[in-house]
Amino acid sequence: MSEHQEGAPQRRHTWQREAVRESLRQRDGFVTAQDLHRDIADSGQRIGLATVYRALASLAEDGDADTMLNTDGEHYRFCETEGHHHHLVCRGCGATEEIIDPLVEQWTARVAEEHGYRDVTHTLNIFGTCVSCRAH
Amino acid sequence: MSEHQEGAPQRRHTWQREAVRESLRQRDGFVTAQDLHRDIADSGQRIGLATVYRALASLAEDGDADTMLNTDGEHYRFCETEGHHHHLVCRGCGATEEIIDPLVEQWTARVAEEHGYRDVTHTLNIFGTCVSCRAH
DNA sequence: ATGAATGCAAACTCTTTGCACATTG
DNA sequence: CAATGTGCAAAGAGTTTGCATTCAT
Repeated sequence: MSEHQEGAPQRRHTWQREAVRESLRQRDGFVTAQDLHRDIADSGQRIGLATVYRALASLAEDGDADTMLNTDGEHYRFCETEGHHHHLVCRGCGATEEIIDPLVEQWTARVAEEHGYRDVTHTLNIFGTCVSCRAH
Repeated sequence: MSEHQEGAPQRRHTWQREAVRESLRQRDGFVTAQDLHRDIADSGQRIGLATVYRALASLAEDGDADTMLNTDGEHYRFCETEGHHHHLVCRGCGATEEIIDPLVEQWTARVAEEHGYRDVTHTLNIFGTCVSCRAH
């Protein structure tokens, strides 16, 4: 049941990790490590790019960030929701809605079972254009 | 309605393209350009890696191959089904079932609409362990 | 003090591209 | 023969890693 700390290594508290967590939180949608690195640099703090990568990886590992793989790299988003969920992402502004719905879960489980598959997981992302992006 | 040839450039017929198409067809699941390049080389034909990348890209563009983005690169699979569909992939052997089901389509459309999103698309992949892989 | 985190640069992996040459239609 | 495809090697892009140094505990 507990998906969080398995062998959860105790993270040390550094201003770098905090800066990454904060700048991630302040961004609405999915962003890359490089995006955040720029954000943090722009805010006047000097931080290594590798550190941002490492911080994001640990956030994701701890369940504090969602990830989405894209052609141009891994994208992260501050995690609002605990547990399994999906995203509805605006192609225009990148805004993101977290979707929780037992229907898909049941559906994927059923489909997999019908084919004799076990230990089923899935990835799902929905993309569209949000209301305000259509206003333009 | 026609998703195939938009401005479909007429492809020239070369043995390289044919080799890529064939080796892709002979593979059950999703494979990378490098995988195919090795397959083709192993079969005794000499072909440039870049050519394999280009051939796969055009196959996907023409709707003759499905693609799946993964941490270790883009994966391709020979396309059996026309039109929109999803995949149930075995984590063990890589075997793939093509899934067509209006339910998910309706579901994603509904979810997106409820949030005011338009021009909706989605990506979905299901992973599990198939029967024969569980036998071991 | 002690070991984990940082920063930097080098290394890596996957993919794309420029360009001379070969091939197709 | 005109134009597209190929091959190679170099360049790109994103991410990871080795290692000396800094810093949290």
